[in-house]
Amino acid sequence: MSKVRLPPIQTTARDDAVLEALADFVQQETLQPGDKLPTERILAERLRVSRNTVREALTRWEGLGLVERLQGSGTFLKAAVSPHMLHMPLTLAGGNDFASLMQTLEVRRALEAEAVALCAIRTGPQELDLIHHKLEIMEEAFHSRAGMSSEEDWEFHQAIYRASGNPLFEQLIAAMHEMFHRFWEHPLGVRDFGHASFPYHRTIYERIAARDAEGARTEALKLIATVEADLRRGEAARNQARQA
Amino acid sequence: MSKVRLPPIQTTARDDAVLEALADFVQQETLQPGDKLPTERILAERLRVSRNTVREALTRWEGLGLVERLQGSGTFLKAAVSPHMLHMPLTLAGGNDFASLMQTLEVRRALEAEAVALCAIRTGPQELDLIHHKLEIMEEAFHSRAGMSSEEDWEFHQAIYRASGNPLFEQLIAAMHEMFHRFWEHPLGVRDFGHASFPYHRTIYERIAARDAEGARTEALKLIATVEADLRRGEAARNQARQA
DNA sequence: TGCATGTAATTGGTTGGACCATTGATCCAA
DNA sequence: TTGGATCAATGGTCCAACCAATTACATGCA
Repeated sequence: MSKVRLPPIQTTARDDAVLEALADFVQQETLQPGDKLPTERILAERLRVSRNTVREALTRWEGLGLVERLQGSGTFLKAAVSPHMLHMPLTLAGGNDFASLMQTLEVRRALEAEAVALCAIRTGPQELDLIHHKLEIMEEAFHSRAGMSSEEDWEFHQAIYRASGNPLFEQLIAAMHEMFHRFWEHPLGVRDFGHASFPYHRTIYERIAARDAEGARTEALKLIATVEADLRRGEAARNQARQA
Repeated sequence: MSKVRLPPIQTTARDDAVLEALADFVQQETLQPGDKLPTERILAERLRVSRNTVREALTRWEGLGLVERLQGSGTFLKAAVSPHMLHMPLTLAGGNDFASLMQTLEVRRALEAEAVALCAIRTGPQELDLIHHKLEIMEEAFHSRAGMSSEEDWEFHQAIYRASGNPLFEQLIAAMHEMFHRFWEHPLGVRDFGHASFPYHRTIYERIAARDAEGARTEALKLIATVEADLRRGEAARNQARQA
């Protein structure tokens, strides 16, 4: 038995081929996120494959978040796609308990501190303006609605991640955020959550604007610390209620 | 126009429902990675859906790396699946190998530093022994094979992540590691890669053993810095070669 | 008996065609 | 102009058959 690995023959890989062809097509047409791509029926005809095969390929892209399918309207590009893209599926065991949230928060602390520091180093003037804009929106929402500004809060942070120059940070923290919120939608006790973190948004922005990476990192750590304290406070209250 | 967000009605979500049912099934049967799951035809019959729908659902799981399909033999579980799991595909814009690697490295710097610090705080004596053991294996491999100790190196780091008390770190960095290696299999020029990082493994261990979280973090940052330098060196050499 | 070979059953992969559900555009009437 | 009805386009589902790879089994030869 020789150990030569003869032609790793490509017997069947129809949908892989379809995806490859589609990636090429997207690049040739220079399609941007949000653009609509051809109908499944048209793709099937053009590529000389069954519509079902096209659907399996698109399903894979949909699962990877590269594409969004809207019944009745069409299929739309959701993220930039290049032929040589790397996909790294990440599965996080999401528990709905205190421990899981603390774990996600630990990861977020690591990522947020680094992202903020990188942002302070790399961000350009227009990105800085955007961050400032998001900050003011958030502060206004905070004052007018007395503390409930989670959506605006999130957009502020996202603007920072985007300005960090590394898209991985945004993707990763978005995952953390989603897991966090799946828990948070059912308000489990902590009132005024995020209230304590409010002032640090502005200090973070100021350190970034001053190009002070380490200062920004320090402020980000303070912010995470307040969230962590909120979380512990909620857990303690829940334990106490359980004993009563 | 009121801004109430009415129920995001769930009109059709057949394949989502299929995946949910499948996740439940996997958990009830306590299927482990490697186990075979029911035939597509059987699933279709049991769930009262078309085989086609089952396939679309499985295709999504396959894309996320949760499942492996082998024509002729069956579909096999590839990773642990629990109903409330978060599957997050990360997409890294390929094309420029160097830039992608640097991005993963930035994330790794953030995570590694935090994991090492947490490890210094939380690790128990037996976990510490394991880390020490892995360290010695790595050092011996390094000396006997003159620098090629990537596998043992990785196991050393893994032992640290496990001792950090937060499984998220291991999962995240494992994903980074895999992506890193996908590039590295094609040796792109840098000889003695990882050579410079060698001494810091022991210093990291020493700081952990001394329960010195900040010291451990500092040493971890030094280690990542050497890897980064190696990377830059390789890139510079490649650019120079291109110009010649 | 033991092993090889061929045959059948199993299982994922593909096809073509039909119909349903949602969306958006178009047209018509009040 | 506006409101509603109609219709075409498009993704979602279903069915039934067949292809391709794998596995299990039977058959037969040494």
